[in-house]
Amino acid sequence: MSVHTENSKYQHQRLQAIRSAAAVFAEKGFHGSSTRDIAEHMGIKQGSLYYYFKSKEEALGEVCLFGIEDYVDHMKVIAASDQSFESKLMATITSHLSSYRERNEALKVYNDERLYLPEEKRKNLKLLGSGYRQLLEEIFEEGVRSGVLRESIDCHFAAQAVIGTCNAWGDIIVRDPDVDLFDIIQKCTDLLINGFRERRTIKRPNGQQ
Amino acid sequence: MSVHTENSKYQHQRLQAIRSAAAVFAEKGFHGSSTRDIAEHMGIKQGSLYYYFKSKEEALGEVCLFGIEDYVDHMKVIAASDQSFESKLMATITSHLSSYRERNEALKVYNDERLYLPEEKRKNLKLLGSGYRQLLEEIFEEGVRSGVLRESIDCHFAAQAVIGTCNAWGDIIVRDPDVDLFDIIQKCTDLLINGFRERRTIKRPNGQQ
DNA sequence: TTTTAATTCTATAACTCTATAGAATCCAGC
DNA sequence: GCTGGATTCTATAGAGTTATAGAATTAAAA
Repeated sequence: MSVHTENSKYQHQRLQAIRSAAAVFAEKGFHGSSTRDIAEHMGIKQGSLYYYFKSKEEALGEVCLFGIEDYVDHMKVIAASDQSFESKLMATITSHLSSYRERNEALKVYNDERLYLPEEKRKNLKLLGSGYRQLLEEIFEEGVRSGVLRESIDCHFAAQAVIGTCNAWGDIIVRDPDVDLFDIIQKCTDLLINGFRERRTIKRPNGQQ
Repeated sequence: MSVHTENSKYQHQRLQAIRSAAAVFAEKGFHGSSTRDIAEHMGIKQGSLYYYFKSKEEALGEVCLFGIEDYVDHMKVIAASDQSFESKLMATITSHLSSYRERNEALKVYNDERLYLPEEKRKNLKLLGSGYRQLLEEIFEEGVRSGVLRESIDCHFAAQAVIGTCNAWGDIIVRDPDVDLFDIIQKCTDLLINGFRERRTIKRPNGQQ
C-alpha cells in the first residue's frame, strides 16, 4: 500500500494485468470472462488480481482507456499537421487500424464493452472518443473548404463513416492476424476518396490505376 | 409435449420469447443477460422460459437465425433482379439497414454475440452469412464487367466494406431511434459509389445521378 | 361438468463467480 | 542472515446463475 514508483514491479505487473484483461475481454466479452480467466492468462491466481484492481469493472475501465488514449493523441498530431487532405485521411486510417494490431485487443474492447462501465467512467471515455470524431470532422470541413471534397458532403456523416469503416475492419484484423494491413489501409482510403464508380478522366486518355 | 400446430399459442409465445431474448441480449450481451431478465421482459417467470427453450444457448441460436434469415432471403431477390448496379447497391443497403429497425435487435445480436454459439450452430449461420457476402460480391463483379465500376476494384474487399459500413450504422440506428434511416441510406450509397472527392464533371449526355 | 392436455408457477440442486481476509513467500537494504 | 514491505497464495463468504422436477393453473374437448 505504499507509493509505487515509476518503474516498480507493481507498474510493470499492472500493465501485464491490463493486457491480459484486454486479451480475455476481447475474446469472451466482459461478462463472459471471469477474473480467473484473466489471472490464468497472466500466470497468477484469481485472488491475486485484486492486488492490481479494486474490481473487475475497474479492469475494464483501464483496458478501455489503454485502448484509445494514444490513438486519440495520435489524431491530434495528424489534425495539427499541414499535410493534404488525402494524406491526413490515410494517416488517420493507418493510425486507427494499426492500433488494432499494436495495442492488441484493447481498442476492440473499448468499442464492444465500454457500455458495461458505470455512467461516470463511460462519460470520460466518451469525451475522448468524441474529441477524436470532432478532429476528424474538422479535417473534412477543411477538405470541403479547400475544394478537395464535394460541397455536398455531410462532414458529420463522413467522420462517422470513416470511424465505422475502420472499426469494421478492425474486427476482422483482430480475428485474423494474416490480413495485410497496408493493403486494407490503401483500399479503404481509395474507397472513401474515390468511391467505386468508373470515371472517364480528362487528363489521362487511357491511364488506369 | 405434443405436436404444436402452426398457429398454436405455443408458436406465438415462442416468438415472443425470441424477441424478448433479442431485446435483452442486444442490451446486455449474451453473458450479461440472465434467463430471469428475458423472462421478466416477456412477463413470465424464469423457470417457464424452459418450456420454450432447452437452454439459454438455444435461445441465442434462435435469435441469431431470426436476425438474419429473411435479410439473406431478401438479398437473393435483389441479386436475381435485373436492376442497375446502383439500384442493387442501394437496395442492399436499404434492406440491411431496415433490418436493424424492423427485426428489432436480433441482427445486432447476430453480429455481436454469435461467436458464443457452439461450433456447429455457428457454422450453419456462417453459411448463411457468407452466402450473403457472396451474392454481394457477385453484384460487384457484374458491376465491374459492365464497366460501371473501376477495373481496379477488389470485389471481396468491396463487399466486406459494404457490410461493415452497414453494420457500423446499424449499431448507431439501434441505439438511437431518431436517426433518419433514408438519409443514411442515401449518404452511404453515395459515398460508396462516388467517394468524397470533388470532381469537375464533364458534360454527359445522360444525366448524372 | 369432467377429463385431459397445454401452459405457467414454485422450489431447489448444483454450479460459478466476485471480492476479501489472512497466511506464505519473496527480496532489497541493512 | 535479518527485517519489513511488496507480492502472491489459499480459503471462503455470499451472491447469483442455469436447468430440472413436480405442483398449480388454465383452456379445450368430451
